[in-house]
Amino acid sequence: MEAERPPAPGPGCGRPPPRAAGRDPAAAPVPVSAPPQGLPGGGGFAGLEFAPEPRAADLGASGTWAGAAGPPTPSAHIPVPAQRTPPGKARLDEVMAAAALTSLSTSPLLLGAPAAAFSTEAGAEPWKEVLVRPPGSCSSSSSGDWGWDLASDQSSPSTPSPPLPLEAAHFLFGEPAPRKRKSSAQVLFQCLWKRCGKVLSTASGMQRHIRLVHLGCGGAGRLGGRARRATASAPPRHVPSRRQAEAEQSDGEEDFYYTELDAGVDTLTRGLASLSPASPIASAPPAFPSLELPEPLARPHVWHRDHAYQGCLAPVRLEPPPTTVRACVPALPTKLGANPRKPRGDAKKCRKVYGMDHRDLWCTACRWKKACQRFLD
DNA sequence: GGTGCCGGGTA
DNA sequence: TACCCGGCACC
Repeated sequence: MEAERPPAPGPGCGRPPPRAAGRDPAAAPVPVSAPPQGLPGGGGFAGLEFAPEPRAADLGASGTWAGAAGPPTPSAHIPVPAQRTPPGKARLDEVMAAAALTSLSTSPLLLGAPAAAFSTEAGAEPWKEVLVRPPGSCSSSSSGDWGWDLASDQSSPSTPSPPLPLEAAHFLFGEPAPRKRKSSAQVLFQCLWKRCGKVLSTASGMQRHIRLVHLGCGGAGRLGGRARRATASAPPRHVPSRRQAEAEQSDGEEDFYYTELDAGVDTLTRGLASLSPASPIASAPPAFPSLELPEPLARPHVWHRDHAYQGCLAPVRLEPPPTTVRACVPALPTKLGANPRKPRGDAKKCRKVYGMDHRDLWCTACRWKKACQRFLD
């Protein structure tokens, strides 16, 4: 959480920049490189320090003059002096502005944009690095929401909410956007693990809970995830979860084992993705009859199952009237929600129509023993 | 027992 | 992702 704060003098990973001043000067006589500057804020990351330097070099090269005489003529160079003097605030403002602009123009790539934008700023390097850096390196201080927020955040389609400037700001300041959930309603997180159902008020807490208690691993969440999957019996059955978890290299896997109970609008809008069929969320709505469900939810019968075999989420679970299901134990919601299976349609299916001998005439779905696509019910 | 298709495995 | 199939619920 705090780790990303740029201003603080050894923020990086709490690693103090012991010889911040001494380290480079010796090696790099070129004052321009301004390594010392970046450092104070950047935290003495040996690795990180590479960033600024090459940059300076680059600049110099391109500028033709700067590079030539490494000596004290950096003044002409805009970026260099800038970071030199105002280590923090002023710089930030600039960065902010720039980033804001870029993010506006390229909103979809929230993460990419700012990163790119900063790349030109030698001074901003340190903390930028920190941001991007995977949890591993700095996880020490992190609680449950370390790096994932950035990396996974942008990768996860879960939040329909567009890249808000606000979020951008978070990002720029190095604050891990608070799980991109600024819902007005009270949010609770319920563990979906079999027979657990524990409810916590914070996502990070829940993640930790899952990691520690269910995935059975302190730091190596991934490992635990895999192992657990192997045991097949333990995890609740959410198709999406499994799939996605796999896709995401199990990073943030815990996400798939808990659900949010805020019953607020954004829970719904959060996208079907997060609406794992098993998720009791589906049953929550009764409390809010007036809720305007997003298209897909509102439509009672447009079943996605037709595409199920194609990898669509096919939250068949949506079909049953939401009112009946109780959000009790997340363990076996599949069973709870009305019939797990939909009634068989009357329509003749490929199999029947064409017969086994003409299997080649069947629709692919039928061939694959999936829900018939050709003769919909 | 035939059928439809879910869930999961394999390439 | 495409394809296949075990197995189960429905008829």
